[in-house]
Amino acid sequence: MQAERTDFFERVWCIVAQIPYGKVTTYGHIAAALGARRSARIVGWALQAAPPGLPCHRVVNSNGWLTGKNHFPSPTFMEERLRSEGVRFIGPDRVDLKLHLWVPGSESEMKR
DNA sequence: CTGATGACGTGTG
DNA sequence: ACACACGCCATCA
Repeated sequence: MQAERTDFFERVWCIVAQIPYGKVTTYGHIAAALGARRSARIVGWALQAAPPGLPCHRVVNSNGWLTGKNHFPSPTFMEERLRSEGVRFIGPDRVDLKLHLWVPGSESEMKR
């Protein structure tokens, strides 16, 4: 069944859905949380197929740049949304990761 | 099945 | 430190 693809995507959605308010995370950290640090790009695919309601605007690249804003209904929606959450911007499309970087697994106990 | 693409990351020159 | 290139995994044509 084609639901198989949702399996991997669902992992990403689950992580993104766990991002707390006013926080952001990076593709690499999500991929690392999934155990596929090299699949950071696949994380972006999951967001592309991500259903509405998912805070995908809280996901940025390691540089803190809103690389995916181009894929939003409005290129400014992402920036406005993050600012609305109190996220500090250090550039036109760059968020302060050191102030809002959230790591997946912090909330989840995970194995180990 | 093969080729090309992609909302990234890391390494090397 | 900066610029360029490759790799990685999954999806689409």
